[in-house]
Amino acid sequence: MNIGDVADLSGLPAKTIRYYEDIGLVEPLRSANGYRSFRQSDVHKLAFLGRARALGFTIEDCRSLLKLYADTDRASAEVKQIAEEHLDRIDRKIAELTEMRATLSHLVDACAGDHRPNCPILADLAME
Amino acid sequence: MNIGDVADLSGLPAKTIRYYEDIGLVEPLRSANGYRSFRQSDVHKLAFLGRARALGFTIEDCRSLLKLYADTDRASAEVKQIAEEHLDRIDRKIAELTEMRATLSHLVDACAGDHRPNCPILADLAME
DNA sequence: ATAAGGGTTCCATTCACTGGAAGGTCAACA
DNA sequence: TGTTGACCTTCCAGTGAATGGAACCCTTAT
Repeated sequence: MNIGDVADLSGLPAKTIRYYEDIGLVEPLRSANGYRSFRQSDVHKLAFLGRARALGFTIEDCRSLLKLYADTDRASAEVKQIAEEHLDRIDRKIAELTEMRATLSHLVDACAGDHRPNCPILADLAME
Repeated sequence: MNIGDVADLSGLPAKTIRYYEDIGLVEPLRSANGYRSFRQSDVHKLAFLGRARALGFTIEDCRSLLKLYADTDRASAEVKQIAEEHLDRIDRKIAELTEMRATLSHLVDACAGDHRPNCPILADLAME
């Protein structure tokens, strides 16, 4: 299969698939004409990557997850640890954003948003 | 004032302050020895930037906010619009993360996390 | 004289792509 | 057979917002 078909099947842009080969996440074969030739297993791997990335795992997480997936002797504890660390990252990020949101929405509510220059948002940023 | 003092006062790393000068957010004077010489107004501006960045505004937002702050004829509506757009970005990001979190936490709960290879997390990623 | 602790510039790296240029390959159609 | 258009290839540069490091200059104290 050529890269365009794989892009359609996996939902990943061709550019991204080439990038994933670059950094060693997939190793498609090559046809005589130099085109990448993807096996069914490559397509499967790329779909796996797409879903892992959609869950926010980093590329390095994905690399580890793929390795664990390929290792039938893995301990599920290893997978779970990666996922739990990622869950923590997400929770911290949500907490950070939620705090920003609270402050910001408070300021937005306080701002008249009309033609006059007086503005509590700027006042807060300037610590006036 | 030298950059180190300003870094201490504003809470921004010296590297970041140099970067902000690079991209035209501040324009400190220079002493005879070539050192940056920060006025009170520069320090104030940098503190403003630090707070705006802490609220998650982009650098370009910060540039606009600084311009509005300097313009005593501004309409508060302009400030409010920037803040509201940012609030939307934050809300979208929180929604995205919350959805990731839900899926991921579901998978983590389903995973035994022991020495056995069976793993619902990998199974889900592989769409098995 | 020299050492410590400032400061300076410039270049490379981060993360995960994405855009674009320049060019090779292939299938279909006139 | 020629050519068009849709593929494919590689390589280089840019994104955002810094951060790390090298190599070097300035100031002050010992």
